[in-house]
Amino acid sequence: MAATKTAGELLDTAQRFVQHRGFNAFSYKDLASEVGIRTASIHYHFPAKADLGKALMARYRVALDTTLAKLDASNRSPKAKLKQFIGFYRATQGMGAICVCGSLAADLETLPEGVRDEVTDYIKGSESWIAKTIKAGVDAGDFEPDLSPTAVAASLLAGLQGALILSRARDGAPEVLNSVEKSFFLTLAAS
Amino acid sequence: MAATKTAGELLDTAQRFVQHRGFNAFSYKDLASEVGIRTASIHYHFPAKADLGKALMARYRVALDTTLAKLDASNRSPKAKLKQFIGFYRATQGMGAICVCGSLAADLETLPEGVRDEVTDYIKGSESWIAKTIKAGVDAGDFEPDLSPTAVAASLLAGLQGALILSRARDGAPEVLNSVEKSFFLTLAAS
DNA sequence: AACCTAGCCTACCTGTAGGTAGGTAGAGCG
DNA sequence: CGCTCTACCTACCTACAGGTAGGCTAGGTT
Repeated sequence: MAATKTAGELLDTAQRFVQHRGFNAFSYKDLASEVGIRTASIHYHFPAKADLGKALMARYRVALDTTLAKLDASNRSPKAKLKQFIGFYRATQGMGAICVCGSLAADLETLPEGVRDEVTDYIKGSESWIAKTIKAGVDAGDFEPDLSPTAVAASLLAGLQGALILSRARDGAPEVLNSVEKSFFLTLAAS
Repeated sequence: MAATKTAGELLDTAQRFVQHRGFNAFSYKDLASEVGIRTASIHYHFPAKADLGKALMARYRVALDTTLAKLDASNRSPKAKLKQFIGFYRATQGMGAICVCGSLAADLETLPEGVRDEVTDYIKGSESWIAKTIKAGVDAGDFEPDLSPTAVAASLLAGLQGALILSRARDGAPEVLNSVEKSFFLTLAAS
């Protein structure tokens, strides 16, 4: 993925910045001083900030696909898979960060063209994986939701993204995320 | 509140910007050209951008309190009140905007000191009103949730904030918010 | 008439944003 | 050995960020 080591470090650092400050609140200068090169050198790897954004989001999306594919490959139950999925968000929260996708979605109107589509794709990808997994649980008789899997999926993702954002503003306590998780599994009914 | 007409217009405009672009993605220049004065004149009303942020958030919080007090004064059922509360978010979504509080919470780490606390207060205020209203519904026998009202409240607020952010990135379709609402009332059980 | 204040202005400052131009040291290859 | 490519550099540019200093004007006060 990351063509070179430096490019990788730049993306790592940029990702951290996005998850903590937002796309518009970090500069090439911030990146440069963190990675240990000059701002001009960043342009060698990412000619414009838009390119950095696109690359970052693309990588993040691939990472999601990989992670979910691995999860699917495991022989866990749908419920266990969903718990693990929520666990990823818990890990993010633990770092006092928010989701890259959530951060960028909040800044959506200010994003360069190409980045927006990546954000949209990421959301759709997440939702459809959740919905698919819920469906599997329904087929297995594990769940009996009163709402369509698609609706429950959308609701979960919104809850997770919102939980990360809100919990950070409330001393970073994990209760919000826990509540979202519990209420999600209750909506699925039948354990 | 707004001492003068211009100050009010500045706050209105700033609020729109925050709800669409985020606190770091609009400048005094943007404000000035929208309101029809010079950037320097804005400093007369709000010496620093931090002051603008504080004033904006303070006003937004007062507006919330007023709105909720009015809602409480009406003789509606807890369920109707909650539906109306969610309706406010739907209205925001209809404008392709996100919640001021959600936007600022996403930019939290970059906010000037005083603004952060206002954001936190806003969240706590919203959550506690929701929880209080749920409790009233429980006492009235309208709801029988399996989770504590506090937990359900946190989950709803997270869902609402997340829904605004995500739905805008998905062509602004209202389904996400609808799903959050439905799943919320299901969690409350017993209609 | 002399003054004060509110509300705006012009003009300017410093710092930083993203980005460009062109150069250079070193690795790898023919 | 000379060439080329990668990955960085210095030096610079324009635009804009938030903010300051000080002046003008209109409407009251006294």
